[in-house]
Amino acid sequence: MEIHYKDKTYFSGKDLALSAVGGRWKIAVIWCLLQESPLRLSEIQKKLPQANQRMLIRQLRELEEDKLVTRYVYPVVPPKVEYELSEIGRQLEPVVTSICNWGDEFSAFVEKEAAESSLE
Amino acid sequence: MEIHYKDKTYFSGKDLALSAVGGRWKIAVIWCLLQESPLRLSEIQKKLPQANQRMLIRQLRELEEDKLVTRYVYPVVPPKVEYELSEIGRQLEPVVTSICNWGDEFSAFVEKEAAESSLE
DNA sequence: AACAATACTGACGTTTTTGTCACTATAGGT
DNA sequence: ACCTATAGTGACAAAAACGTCAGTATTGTT
Repeated sequence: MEIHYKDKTYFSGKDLALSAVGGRWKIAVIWCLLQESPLRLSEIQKKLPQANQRMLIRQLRELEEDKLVTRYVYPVVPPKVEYELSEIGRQLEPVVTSICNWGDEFSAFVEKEAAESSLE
Repeated sequence: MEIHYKDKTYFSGKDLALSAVGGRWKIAVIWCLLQESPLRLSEIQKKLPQANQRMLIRQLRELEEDKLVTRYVYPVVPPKVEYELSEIGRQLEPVVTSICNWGDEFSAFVEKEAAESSLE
């Protein structure tokens, strides 16, 4: 079952999923929005200080284009824009959770390895 | 809790996880090895025909370096090398499964969108 | 002596992704 | 008239990722 999306061809849901979610800050942004929503850009920046603003905006634009995130613009000054996960975006919760859980396991594993190798 | 691994600093297990699993073919390779194991390079190639050999080897090397995959070399001619998920590698099963599940949802969503927009 | 099969490596170029910097728009407050 | 805050954009540079191609090693078979 071939999937055609944005001029590309994917051969499985998994491939498509990875293309939608595989940007440097996308999982992090989704993680933020799963914890608290809606969020303004400036709030996301505070939660992800290692990411620069330009990148966050790019990732948010792509998530919006893929309809994982909805963008609400309030016509006020100074500008106010809020971001929220869509229905399909919210369904990423098990993905994010399982990554976090595994990451903690792997982190412990890595630290154990480091401790062991320093003994040698 | 900062994690130091391979000259980089990670600020959460999630970040570390993404660095270990975030290559073009890594999830695909892990998916193959979850389905059937051990596998030879040539078998992985058959399962992932869109990936070129060089890339598969690179991804396998990185997975091996991170100890998610174990490599077994048999001293025969022609060469025989088998790849298998390690303990920590096998624990990625929930990650891969949730990505596949979400991907199928998202794929259906995308197709529905495409069908609707063609009506307009 | 050439060929086959498998699992590679090295060099290189291209493409994609990421990061940096300077710049814009807006309306109210001073 | 200028400053403020927020949420951007455009142009470009740098780095990382990816892909292609040709070549290596091994030993048994033809």
